[in-house]
Amino acid sequence: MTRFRQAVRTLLRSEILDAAYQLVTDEGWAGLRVAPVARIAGCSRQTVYNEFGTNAKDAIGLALVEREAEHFLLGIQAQLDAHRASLEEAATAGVGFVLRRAVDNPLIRSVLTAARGGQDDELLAYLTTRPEPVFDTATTMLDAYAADAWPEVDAVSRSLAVETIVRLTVSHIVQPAADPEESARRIAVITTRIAYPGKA
Amino acid sequence: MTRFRQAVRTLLRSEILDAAYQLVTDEGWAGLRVAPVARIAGCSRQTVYNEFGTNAKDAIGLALVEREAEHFLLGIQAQLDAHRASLEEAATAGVGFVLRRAVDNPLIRSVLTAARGGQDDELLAYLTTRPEPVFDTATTMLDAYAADAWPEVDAVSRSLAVETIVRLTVSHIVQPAADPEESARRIAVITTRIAYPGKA
DNA sequence: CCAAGGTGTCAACGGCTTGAACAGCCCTGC
DNA sequence: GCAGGGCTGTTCAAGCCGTTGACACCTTGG
Repeated sequence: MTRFRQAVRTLLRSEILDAAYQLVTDEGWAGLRVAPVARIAGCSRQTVYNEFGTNAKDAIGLALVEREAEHFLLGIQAQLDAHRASLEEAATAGVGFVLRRAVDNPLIRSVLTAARGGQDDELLAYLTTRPEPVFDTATTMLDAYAADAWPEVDAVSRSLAVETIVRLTVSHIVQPAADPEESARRIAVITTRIAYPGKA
Repeated sequence: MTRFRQAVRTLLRSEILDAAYQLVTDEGWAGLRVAPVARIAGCSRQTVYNEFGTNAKDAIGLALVEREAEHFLLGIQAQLDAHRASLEEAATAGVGFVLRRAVDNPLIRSVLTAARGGQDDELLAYLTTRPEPVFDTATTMLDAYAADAWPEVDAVSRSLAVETIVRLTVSHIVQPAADPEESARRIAVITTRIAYPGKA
């Protein structure tokens, strides 16, 4: 109810996710247990279930991915703000930022390597077969940003461009091409052509 | 009991003290009311009393001063670490750091100006007539540090030097001389002579 | 003199954490 | 094959703690 209570809830979620993040990057998602998460977070096991409900492990995985995505989105916004004048430059900077950070992001590394080795692809699914959480957040933010920064692009073209840049970027995270910078430039060209169809 | 619970208590105290700090620097200690503190801290008035007990206002004032002192002590330690080789240089750096920061520290400024104007010297008393909380913390920390860094100074000389440097520094905070750097050098000389009585 | 506002306290309420216990499941090792 | 152990998901009672509203008391200013 009060702001302090909300702060406590936020703190609790944060502590639990921090603990889960650490355990996932150390030992992989498959080896994650609820009890160690609670121990490292400094609360009881039941508190984790109270906060994340039944199937706490899945909810933690989703929250982990969402938080990481939100983290990326903050960085992307900074990149876009620095290249607001040109859509293509902004796209290059934003995608380049994501691809560069993705290769040394502990969580993504852990998920990718684990999935390549065995069948531990539960978290990877949020980037492949069940990417709605990430896609929705990213497209919503980017669409709002694009509508504000490049109003000359009509709604349909904007929607097409945003969906394309999100899907291509995620694709390159999961299956990286040789050079992140080159990939970013290519994605930016594609996005720009979709946004400005007349500008042959 | 659990680490999370402790974190919640710490957070609560922190929020309350932040709110009080803001109100004191804005409107002075005399105008401080418990209700606004609770409102800004984001909790109920009763919670403030639960946390700080009867005479909550006094307890908050003490906690405010102690936290500020602790903040200074952290900075002092960094200065000492950077000049561990020479007691005089370390003393100059430490005292200089304190005197420089003191003149633009919002809390100290607010307390000093309010006390010079009216009779609102309740907080100032922690630096003048009732300085035990600050003195005790500072002397304890400095004595331990000195025993570790300059073991060649005997216990009696060390105790004398630590007490002197603390008292003189606080005196210069309340009643600043012309130049903080010059004051620091003078205090350092005095302290060094007390610590090494033979080294005429 | 009294109205207003701040203080310190209390009891009831409710949310939330905790610890304990239990059934179901999976895996390991005998 | 099977017994044992570890983990999961769930429930329950107990207790802590913040919140709320009310109250008596004091100080202050019109």
